[in-house]
Amino acid sequence: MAIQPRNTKQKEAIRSVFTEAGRPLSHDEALTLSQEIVDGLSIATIYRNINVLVEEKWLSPVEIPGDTTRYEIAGKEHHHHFQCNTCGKLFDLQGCGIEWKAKLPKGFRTTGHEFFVYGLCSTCS
Amino acid sequence: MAIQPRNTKQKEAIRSVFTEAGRPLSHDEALTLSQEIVDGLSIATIYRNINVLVEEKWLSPVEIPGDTTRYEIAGKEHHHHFQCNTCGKLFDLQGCGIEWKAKLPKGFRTTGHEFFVYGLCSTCS
DNA sequence: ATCGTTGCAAACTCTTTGCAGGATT
DNA sequence: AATCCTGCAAAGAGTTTGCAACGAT
Repeated sequence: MAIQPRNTKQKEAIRSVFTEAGRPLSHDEALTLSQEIVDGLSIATIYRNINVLVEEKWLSPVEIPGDTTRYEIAGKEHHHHFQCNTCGKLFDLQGCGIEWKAKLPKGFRTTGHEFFVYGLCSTCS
Repeated sequence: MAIQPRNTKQKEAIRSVFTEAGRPLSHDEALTLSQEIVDGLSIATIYRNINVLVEEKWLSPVEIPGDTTRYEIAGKEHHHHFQCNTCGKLFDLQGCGIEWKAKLPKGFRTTGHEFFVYGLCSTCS
């Protein structure tokens, strides 16, 4: 028989911080925000719940260069991200908005692309 | 007094694998290739020498999403990279070749961008 | 009462560092 | 001979896992 998930305050807190953040969060960001709701919530619980939420396709991992993976609510349409050089926070960019014409080496085939913009967010400007 | 660097066969082997690879290498790739030249060369020596070569600006780190940092010989002009979905190897793309027009949120400033193409290399096609 | 979930601590992986022996100058 | 560098093993950081206690059903 399939497991019967239970609603714990920790789980609920974790889902709510992603819903309210409006941007992708790291494990540490999710921990800090969740602990404001449930005191003593542990980092292991963050890792476990994020992994479950990714398997359930409620969250999607956002892998970025040179920094830990962020997670965002799944199901958004194709888009890219902006990272602030100062605070490190990740933000969504609207739409894809990219055209590229790089020459591939012979015999290479393309399946997708990723794009990141760097700069200063409005708070750090 | 500044330290007087010495030429060891390990250092020479590490520099040669980057010179001959023609693409950015991970620590593990550099280890495997270097051990074909100097038997028993240790992973600590790889880490130490890569760090030194980066400080000397002979190598540049190439940070990529969701995978360990690669290193390439420094001084190339602005370019981006292709990663093979199957073997994970990273390859250079010629020129930048990107135009983008994503809308930034209000008050955000841009300082740079990164771009990655994914697909299959000629060996894995 | 059952059994899914949590917090803690131990285990793992990746990277860095201390140290004694070995190699280069 | 002096001292830089290497290999080994231990130490750190980030992530996962085992386990006993807790808590939702």
